[in-house]
Amino acid sequence: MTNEAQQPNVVDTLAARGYLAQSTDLEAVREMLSKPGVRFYIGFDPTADSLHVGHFIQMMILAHLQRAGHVPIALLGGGTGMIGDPSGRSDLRTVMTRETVQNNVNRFRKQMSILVDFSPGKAFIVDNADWLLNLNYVDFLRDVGAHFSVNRMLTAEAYKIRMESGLTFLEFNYMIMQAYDFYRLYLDYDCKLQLGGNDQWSNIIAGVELIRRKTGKNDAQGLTTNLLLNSEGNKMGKTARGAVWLDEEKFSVYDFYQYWRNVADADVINCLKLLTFVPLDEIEAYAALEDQAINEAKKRLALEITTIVHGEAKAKAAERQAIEIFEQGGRSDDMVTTEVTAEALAAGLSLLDILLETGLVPSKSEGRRMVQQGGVTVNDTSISDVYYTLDAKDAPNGEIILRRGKKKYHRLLIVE
RNA sequence: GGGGGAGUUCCCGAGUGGCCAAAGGGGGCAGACUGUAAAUCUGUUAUCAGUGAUUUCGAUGGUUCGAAUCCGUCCUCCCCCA
Repeated sequence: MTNEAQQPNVVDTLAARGYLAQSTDLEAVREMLSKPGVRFYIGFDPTADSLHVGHFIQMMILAHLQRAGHVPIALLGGGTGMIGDPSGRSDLRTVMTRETVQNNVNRFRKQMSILVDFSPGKAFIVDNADWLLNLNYVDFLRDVGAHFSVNRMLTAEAYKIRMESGLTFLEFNYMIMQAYDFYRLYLDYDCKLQLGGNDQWSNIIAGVELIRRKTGKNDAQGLTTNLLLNSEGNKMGKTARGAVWLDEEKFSVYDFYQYWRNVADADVINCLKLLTFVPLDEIEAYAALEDQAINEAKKRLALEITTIVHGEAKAKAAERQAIEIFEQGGRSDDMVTTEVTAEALAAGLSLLDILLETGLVPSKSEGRRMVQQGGVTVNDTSISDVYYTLDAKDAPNGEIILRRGKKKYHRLLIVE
C-alpha cells in the first residue's frame, strides 16, 4: 500500500457525495483510479457562449479527480457541436457556424479554469474539431461506421424519445462521433476513462464498445454522474428566462447567489454535496436542520458556490446585499441602481415609465397589471394607482427604492 | 415517387367565416399564507392607449362587408405505401 492508497479512493468520494449514476464496471474504475496520473475525459459541447450550471457539475468532477491526482482532459466539442447532441432533447438543435463554435470554445476554456488547473501536465484541453472536421466520409464509414449496429443504436434511450418527434440523420450520427472521440483520445492520449452526465450513457458505452472492437482490448471504462435534478425530478439550473449562466454578464452575481439562496428545502443538501467542496460531516449537520433553520444551509450553499464561480469578494458582496435587503430593511448600496436628476424628479416621473425604464417590468401593460394587483411598492409602500407620479417627497434620503413583487428591487439615486 | 395528416398566443392543445386576443392545461408573474422555502387558495398572462385602437394563429397572395377558420402558391414536419 502506498501513501496515496491511504487517501480514500476518489470513486468512493464521488459515491459518498452522490455523484455516481452508472458505470461500465465500477470496480474496474476504482482499481484504475487507485493509482494517480490517470487520464480521463469529459466532453463539453459549445452550444452557447457561456457554461451553465449543468456544466458546472461536470467541472466539479474534473476538479475532484484532478485533486485526487488524475489528469483531466476537457474535450470541447468544436466538431460535435457542429452536429448537435439529440440526447435529452426533444427538439433539433440549431446548427451553429464554425466561427460561433470556435468563439464558444474559447470562452469555455476560460471559464473552466476557475475549477481546473490547466497548467502543463496537469490537464489538457482538446477540441474534437481537430480530428472530426477533416474526416473522409467513406473512410470513416468503413473504419468506424461498420462497427455500429443501427438496430442497437435505435434502442438507446436518447433516440427512443426522438422516434416520436423525428430524428435527423445528422443527429443520429452524433453518437458515432462521440464514440470516435473516445477512441481517438484512447489512442492519442492514453485516455481510458470517459465521464459524463447520465444522459451521456449511451454515447459513452458506444465509445467503450468501439474501442473494444477496434483494439481488441477491454480496458476502456465509462462512468456517468447524476444530473442535477430537484426534488420534483426536473433539471435544475433553469429559470423562466433560461439557464443559470456562469458568466456574470449573462447572469449577475447577485442573481446567481439568489438562485441558490432560494432553492427548495428538499434540494439544499444535494446541492451542497454536488456543487460545493463543503466536507460531508458539515453537510450532515446541515441535513439535521429543520424549518427556518434550513435557511442557514441555503446561505452556506449560495455563498460557497458563488465563491467558486465568481470569487470570494463578489460572493461576499452578493451575500451582504441579500442580507441588507431581506434582513435589514430593504435597501442596499449594491442594489441595481439608476440615476435620476433632481430636476427630472421635481418635474414628476410617471411610475409606470420608470418601471419600464428600470426593467422592472417588460412593458407598460405588464406594469399596469402589476400595479393594479398591488405588486409594486415605492419605499416599501404599496402603490395601486396606475398614474402615480414620483416626485421629491418620495426621495427624502436622496433615493427611491422600487420593488416589484417580493424580491425584485431597483434603486433610483437622485443626483444633481 | 404515391397517398394521408399537421403547423395556433412561452409550451402543450381546443377552435373550421363574425359571439376570437382566441377554450382548457402547464409554465410564468402578482396577491394571501410563510422562512427570501414548499404546498395551497385567488387573480393575472399580445401591445399601446382608459374601454377604444393596433399587431397576432408556418410564409405569401387572394375571396369576402368580415378570415386562425375558405381558395392559390411556397416552406417545414409527421404517418402509411414504394
